[in-house]
Amino acid sequence: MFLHVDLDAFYASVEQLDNPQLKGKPVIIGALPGTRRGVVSTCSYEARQYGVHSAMPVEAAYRLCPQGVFIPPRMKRYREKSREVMAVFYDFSPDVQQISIDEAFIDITGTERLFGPPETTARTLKAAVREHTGLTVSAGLAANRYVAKIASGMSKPDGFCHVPPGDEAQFIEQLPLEKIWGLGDKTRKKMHDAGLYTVSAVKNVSLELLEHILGTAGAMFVYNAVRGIDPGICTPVPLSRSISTEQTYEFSLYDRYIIDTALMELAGTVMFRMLNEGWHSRTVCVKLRYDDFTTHTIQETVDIPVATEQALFTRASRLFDKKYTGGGIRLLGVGALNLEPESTPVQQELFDDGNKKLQTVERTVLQLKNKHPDLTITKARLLSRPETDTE
DNA sequence: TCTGGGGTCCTAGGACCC
DNA sequence: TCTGGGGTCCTAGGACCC
Repeated sequence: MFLHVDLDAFYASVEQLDNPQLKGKPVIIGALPGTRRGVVSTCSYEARQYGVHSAMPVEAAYRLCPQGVFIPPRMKRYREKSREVMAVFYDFSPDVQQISIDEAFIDITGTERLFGPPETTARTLKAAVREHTGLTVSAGLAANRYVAKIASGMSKPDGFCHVPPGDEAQFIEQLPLEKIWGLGDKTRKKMHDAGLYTVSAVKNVSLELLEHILGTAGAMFVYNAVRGIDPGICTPVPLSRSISTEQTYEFSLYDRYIIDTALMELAGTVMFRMLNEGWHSRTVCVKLRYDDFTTHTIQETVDIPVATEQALFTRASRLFDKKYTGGGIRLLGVGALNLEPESTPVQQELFDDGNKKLQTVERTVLQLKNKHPDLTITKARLLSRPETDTE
């Protein structure tokens, strides 16, 4: 049996917990009103009553709910709180699979002797989370992860939904297509275009026809999902890893020097994480989004992993040049793909052209940053930009 | 409502090799 | 000569999720 547990309006709830005056008020986490190009990250249930929701531009949220309390995210605090919650989960099972900052799957198979029947375990766990962290969760209980995941979303907030073994198909059948996890706007539109509007309609269609509409992988996914069979969306071990960062600018970028400065900053962020987490990468990626929202990416794989911030920046800048066709840029991103553990043996450069020295400098700075988190060490060129705390 | 940021996975095509 | 099939790696874009 699997539990899927999901924290209710997580960021907003943490703010209300840390500042009890916010309890019962519409709390909106995201960019502050007046910020161009900012969106809502999470909002409290009080704010949802005004029609505010995640991913909505903050300006729209402000129009709907001007009395709302707008708060920029404090990711460090949320991560801390997330760890507390996960620790409670581990009290119930060694098999906890965290899938985002605010949700996890917990395999509670064979824990009856300790905690009683699964339903009782679920309720005990909900109470334990509340007692130890002050937060409420919604839980879904089912014989597979996929159904548990959908079940947890059924009775938010502070909800619990149990789908007994054998009832999976029946449970899924009565849901609107919007509730099918993994089936987004674009795919739903394709289904509609094919005349399919309900789960049972989709079930009546052959796998071959689905393949025609969605392609092989998509068809297989939907075919299983609508039958309550786990389509295997949550692979326990991810096949690849990447680290990336991106930034939407309030005012679009045109100037080449400013663009390079921005790329340098992004490269710094990515390299900092890569070194800290002990990864290597041979593939660098640059993302650019123009004013008209068209988005392009360009990536390049090399034989020798990128070892320094400087090298990452140089590659990023070159890739940018290759792709850029002129015009205003609202977003820039830099990423490292196909990450491998640092210990993976790699082809070494035959001659040291100053890289070693640079690497030493950068690693020293990294150690300083880690030792003194409050200390800001940065390139002079990046000085004018304020520090931000975003995910 | 002019649309964030960090991720993963899939697809289709191309290069290259045997 | 106008051409097979399998396999791997890489690339760009797109869909989706929280």
